[in-house]
Amino acid sequence: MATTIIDVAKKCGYSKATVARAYSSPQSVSERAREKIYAAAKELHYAPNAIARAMVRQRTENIAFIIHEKQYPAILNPFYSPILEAAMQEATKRNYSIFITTSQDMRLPNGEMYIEKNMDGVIFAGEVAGSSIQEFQKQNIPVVLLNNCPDAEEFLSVTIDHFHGAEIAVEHLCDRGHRRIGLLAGRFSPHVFEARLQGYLSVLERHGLSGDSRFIADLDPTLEDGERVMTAMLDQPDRPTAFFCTNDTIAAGAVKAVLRSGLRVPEDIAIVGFDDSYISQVIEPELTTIRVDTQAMGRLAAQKLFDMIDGKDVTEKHVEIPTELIIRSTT
Amino acid sequence: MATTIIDVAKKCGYSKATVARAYSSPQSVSERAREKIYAAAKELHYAPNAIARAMVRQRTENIAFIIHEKQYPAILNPFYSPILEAAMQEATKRNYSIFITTSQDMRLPNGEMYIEKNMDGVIFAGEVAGSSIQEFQKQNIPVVLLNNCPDAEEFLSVTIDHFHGAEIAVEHLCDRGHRRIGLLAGRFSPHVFEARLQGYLSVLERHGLSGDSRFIADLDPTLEDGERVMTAMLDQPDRPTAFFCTNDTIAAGAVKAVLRSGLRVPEDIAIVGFDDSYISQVIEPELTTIRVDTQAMGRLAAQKLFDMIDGKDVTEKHVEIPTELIIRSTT
DNA sequence: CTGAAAGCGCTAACAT
DNA sequence: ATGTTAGCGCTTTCAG
Repeated sequence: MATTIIDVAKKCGYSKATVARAYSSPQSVSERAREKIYAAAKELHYAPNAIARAMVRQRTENIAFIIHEKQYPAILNPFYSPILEAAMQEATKRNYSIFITTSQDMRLPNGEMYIEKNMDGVIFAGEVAGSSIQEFQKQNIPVVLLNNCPDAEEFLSVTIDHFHGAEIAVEHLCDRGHRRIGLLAGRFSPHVFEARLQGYLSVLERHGLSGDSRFIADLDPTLEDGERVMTAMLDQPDRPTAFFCTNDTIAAGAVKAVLRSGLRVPEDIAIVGFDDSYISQVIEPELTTIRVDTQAMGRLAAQKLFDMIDGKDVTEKHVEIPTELIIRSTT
Repeated sequence: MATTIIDVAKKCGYSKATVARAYSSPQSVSERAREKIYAAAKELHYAPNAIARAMVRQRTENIAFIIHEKQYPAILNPFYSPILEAAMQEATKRNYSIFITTSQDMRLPNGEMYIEKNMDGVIFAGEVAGSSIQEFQKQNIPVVLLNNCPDAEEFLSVTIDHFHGAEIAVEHLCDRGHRRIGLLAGRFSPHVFEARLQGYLSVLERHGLSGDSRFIADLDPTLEDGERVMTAMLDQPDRPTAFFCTNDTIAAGAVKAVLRSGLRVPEDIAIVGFDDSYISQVIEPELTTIRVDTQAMGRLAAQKLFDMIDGKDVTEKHVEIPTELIIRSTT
């Protein structure tokens, strides 16, 4: 049906081996031959068949980026989007393609779709079931964990300094003179949740402030929940003058709630977010937040994965991405 | 290296043909055989090799979703994200995987990566060079165009009723009593740009209003440009009382500009967006906008593509997605 | 229901 | 520099 290397070989008079070489290692073929071959190929609309190549090379030059279903919809997620984007760029550089899926997609009735598809490697973003990782290990497929802290040391991982990020956020609020500081903590994975909470508490303690449990809430990391919870907080007579929200989406919801109730940000209520996602600049006033270098996260995760695929031994198994305070207008 | 069908065959005592059948058509194998085979497979961590399968079936069960580079960063784009998400879901249902790329990625130095990778089909989102489409046609790879109006009738396409969407947006502003209505028109593809502009103009004309060219601007469809242009508009003494922005991102920028200048939305300046993207609910006040059923767009594009891949003849070649006014708080 | 055998299109030795 | 050949792992007739 489609034209193959044999058609081209016949047409140009060279053997199929030479035609193959003209594509995979052009310099090992005489210029004359190359020209003839490319001409014939063009005429026949020939394009090398990646499947056949993958078959013999035992490499697809495809990797998978798997986002935990909780983060659904995967692609819309303002935190993971830029990470994915960076990983894509890195992949493109290497002539690799990226499959994107949620961990839910993987559990198809008839089994391990992504294993069947013979990925050369996999990036897991967010939480993953240990069993999923093992599936890949069993097939000797390299895995990199992104924003996920496995118990085992064996996996490569790229993580964030959640604790310190939370610290500088709350520290900043203290610097601004706030003494009553609330927390809107998104229910991320236990590890992330806990690290950000501890960062918050440690700063309060350092400043001799007490965390009032009435002003510490855990919630879904959504706009709606941020708004809902903040609205409730606002009703309390002795409410805090500032809130640390553990991501920008929650913070945006919180800002909405404050503005709607007729109060001002930051004059009446100051707010700090986390992630420095796109959202932080969409809203007015713009959000003070904790920047995470998501670009670097995506890039590093991809680079580590490619290093493993290439059989290099990766020295630095665990990278922790630093965080940085970005002061805008909500504090 | 990896375990193959032969290893399993040896272990369970059946031939490799039977093992293959146990996976591709389980009902044609005795239950007894199936059990033995699956047990052996499990023990050996066997997973069918998709490459080998694709090789003989001449199908990869992969499709590509290609976004025009102008929309970069592809995945972050609040308009295309939900479309992609819907297409992904549809693909997952069919056991297909989706590759995501920008049209820029395709132009690799050494050529047509996505053709080499043997996609079963391709969805082009946004503008595409006609030549890119032809490349795929030559390889007999089905193509669906999304939000793109090709001159040729031959391609399947899923588009939006831009004209009518613009009409109902501006009509709504007229209903609210506005007589001076400005336009912030994003530089999308010429077709989209023109259709939304004409929709705007037609309503003005119908109401006996004149479009003042000073208040009709074309700009990059970004937050920054929306803010910048609106700020300039606000300086004019006889400025409009309402603006139609041709997407939500521009509208969000415009809202920021208005609020920053100390004016109120919608009391001083009313604003309507377009797309009903995520952004419209992030900002306060929430954005009145034109909803496009992006869910349907993604789903239909994928379905049409699969119909072509399956060799069905697609009756309805061109689908136009309707638009709907969503009234929130900026008007 | 099961087995034998012929490829799918390409690459990678090994020859020439 | 070019040709020959033996597979890569699986599906799919065709027999039995």
